[in-house]
Amino acid sequence: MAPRTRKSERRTEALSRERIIEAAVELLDTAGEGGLTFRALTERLATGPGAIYWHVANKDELLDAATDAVVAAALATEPAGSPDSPRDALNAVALGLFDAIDEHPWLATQLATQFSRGPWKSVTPRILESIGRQVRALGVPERRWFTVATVLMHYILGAAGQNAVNGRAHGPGVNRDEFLGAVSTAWKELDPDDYPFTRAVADQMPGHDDREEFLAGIALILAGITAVPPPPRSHRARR
Amino acid sequence: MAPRTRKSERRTEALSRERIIEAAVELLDTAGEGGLTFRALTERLATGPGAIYWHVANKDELLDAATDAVVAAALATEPAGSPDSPRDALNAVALGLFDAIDEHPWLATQLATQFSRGPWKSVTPRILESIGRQVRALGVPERRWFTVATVLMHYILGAAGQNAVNGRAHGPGVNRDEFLGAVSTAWKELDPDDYPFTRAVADQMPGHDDREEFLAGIALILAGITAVPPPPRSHRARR
DNA sequence: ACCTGAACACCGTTCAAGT
DNA sequence: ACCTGAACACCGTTCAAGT
Repeated sequence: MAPRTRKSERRTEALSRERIIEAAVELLDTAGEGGLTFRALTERLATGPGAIYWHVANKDELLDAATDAVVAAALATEPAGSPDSPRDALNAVALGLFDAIDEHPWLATQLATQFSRGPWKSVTPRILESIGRQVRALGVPERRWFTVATVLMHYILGAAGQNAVNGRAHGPGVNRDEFLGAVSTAWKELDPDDYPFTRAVADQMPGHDDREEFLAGIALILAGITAVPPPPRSHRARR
Repeated sequence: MAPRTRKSERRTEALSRERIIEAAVELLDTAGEGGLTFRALTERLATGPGAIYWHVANKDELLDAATDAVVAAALATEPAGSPDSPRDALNAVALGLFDAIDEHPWLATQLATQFSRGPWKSVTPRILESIGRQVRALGVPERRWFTVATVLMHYILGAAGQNAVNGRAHGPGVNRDEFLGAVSTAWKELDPDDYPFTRAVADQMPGHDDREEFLAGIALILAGITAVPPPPRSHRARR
């Protein structure tokens, strides 16, 4: 609501890559992905496009940098808490990303496209490392590290992105519950022959808590880890 | 290589929504996401922009339609095979999506953005239904259908998207193995203190088969399903 | 070294006009 | 009903020129 920088204000700080990235994040947060343009950026920073291009190669690099900055901040806040168990630590990492994507919905699309742009640059190792450390701490055999960390990463980013969509108002005056209710209703109107599963699931969807559901997915994956550890020997007479 | 339609050719078929979507998919396949423009489309269809807008609301709707068409085709090809076990059927669905995204790399980004656009329209129920039917067939309790199907969906789409990135040549004359090798090398140059896990994983990454690794992730998730059947009641004496 | 701002090529979309 | 194509507003990017 409170305008931070107005066009008439004189720029006090010198232009820098950091300030440009900061302004880019603000624009993305307030105006969405379409809101980040070089015109809006020049106005906010009280400068010309040429000045921005001196600090940043192009728009793609700026988007990558904005994404990386937000993800880095989200992952940096977690080690402050108590170490607890690896499970708790993993949940903390996951919820950190969950909240970051919830606060910055453009992150979801951006992470997906960044995976395909600077293929495995900066942000991917960052996320993989945070998740992977807990995977290692959980005692997963090294041979499975990549698979487990990858499954967790894709689920976390995908589910968090979906949640962020649900959280945003779609149309004026539409809140989260109304939105989920509308989706549920739409699903129940699908063809019973073509969509029996989706219709059945539509009933239980709007009811549950989002974070709880999110963590349930992680718990499910972790259950798979502990269930299959050394499959070769040990006949394990359960049931 | 062989140009299907040249500018001088007279358009024989009448313009239709289907032909426009078809041309859009071809452009996306050959020229990537940036290759789909209304100018390229008008040239290929030998018409003007106004004609396209008569059949399609705007570019977003066209992208949604192209995505939906390709996904529908990918999911339609699987029931032809043998029913086998639900596990095999689920693998078939997953590989169908895997291959579709591999053939049409723009699908990965497009699916991510479509999740946030027409929030849960057309393509999401389609994918969820195909996966969900096998989840149901696997005997998962109904209360968990949503969680399990969601975990599977996000993993499948995320991992397939990542694979598609790896498959495309990045730069001239760079093939898949060279690319993965380069990523592995880049990871091993990361700071040992900040990225121990990622460095450790870099070694095993370029070695494995992609489809095998992809299916290993699904097997991991399925292991979780069968391991945690009914946790609600039962006093859970753990720790 | 850092910034300005006009200019360029290109894009999605509109719309009066045709058939 | 369906199509044409000029026109509009806007975008990312460049670059000669300033300090």
